[in-house]
Amino acid sequence: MPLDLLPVSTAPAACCTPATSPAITEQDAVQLARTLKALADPARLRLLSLIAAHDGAEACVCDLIEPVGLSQPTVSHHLKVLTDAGLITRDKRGVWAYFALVPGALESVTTHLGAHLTGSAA
Amino acid sequence: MPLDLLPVSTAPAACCTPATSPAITEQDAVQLARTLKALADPARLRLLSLIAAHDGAEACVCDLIEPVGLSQPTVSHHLKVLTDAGLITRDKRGVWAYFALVPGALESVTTHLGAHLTGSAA
DNA sequence: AACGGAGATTGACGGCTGTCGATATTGACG
DNA sequence: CGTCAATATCGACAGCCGTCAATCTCCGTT
Repeated sequence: MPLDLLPVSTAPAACCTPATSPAITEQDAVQLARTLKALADPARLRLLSLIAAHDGAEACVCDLIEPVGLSQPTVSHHLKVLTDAGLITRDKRGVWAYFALVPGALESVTTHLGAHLTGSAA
Repeated sequence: MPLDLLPVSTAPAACCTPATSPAITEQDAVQLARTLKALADPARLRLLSLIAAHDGAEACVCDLIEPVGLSQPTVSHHLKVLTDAGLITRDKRGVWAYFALVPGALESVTTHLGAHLTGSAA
């Protein structure tokens, strides 16, 4: 078959150009998604915001239950999710449990987001 | 009861101090969580990253199916979620559908995150 | 007009998630 | 040591989510 009779010219210009720069790895995507899942809930965002709004970025559970308007077990559950995600820390002093923001945790998330998801290739 | 005999010293110092600065509103939390939910999935993060890795931050669906390793309907579903969240746009040219990053959409997310969730109060 | 391919939609299903009430645990106090 | 208050844990339930196979729609080609 002659080369100049290949059906290349009739094909409407291949759409598939693999990529110009490497994408995020499967592993990194899973890890980043894990943290984002912890953030992707209105109640948890409010909890984080409430903690951040307190002196020293630290708050006791009893400060949080009433503003978010959820039951105590539910608030405790959300705080555990945030703690497991490494976004806040738990410090039990006597009867009360104090939760504080982990410095830089949120910046780390936004940094990773920007590192992989900006349209750097013009 | 004399003031100096108040049970202040024995009580472990009230834990409940409401807040020093306002927290995120319920409405803003719901909206931000909506966008974060769209981001909080490994497959969607990879799709966004793949689109960003292409020339012009634009990619055809056929460029995306094989790298993410999911079925075509599933990829189509994820792209719809990202589109509905305002993170990418769809542009059908002929038979192919091209998806492109919405400029500034991701920055908006990180900005809102930082605005409400940084421990500004020392 | 019929064919073929790209991609969207539908329907179904298993698993995860947010929520609560009830209960267990833990530390302070009398 | 018994009681009380603050949190955590458990069990259950409804609803959402990610995934796929099957099907539909639309457009370009023959």
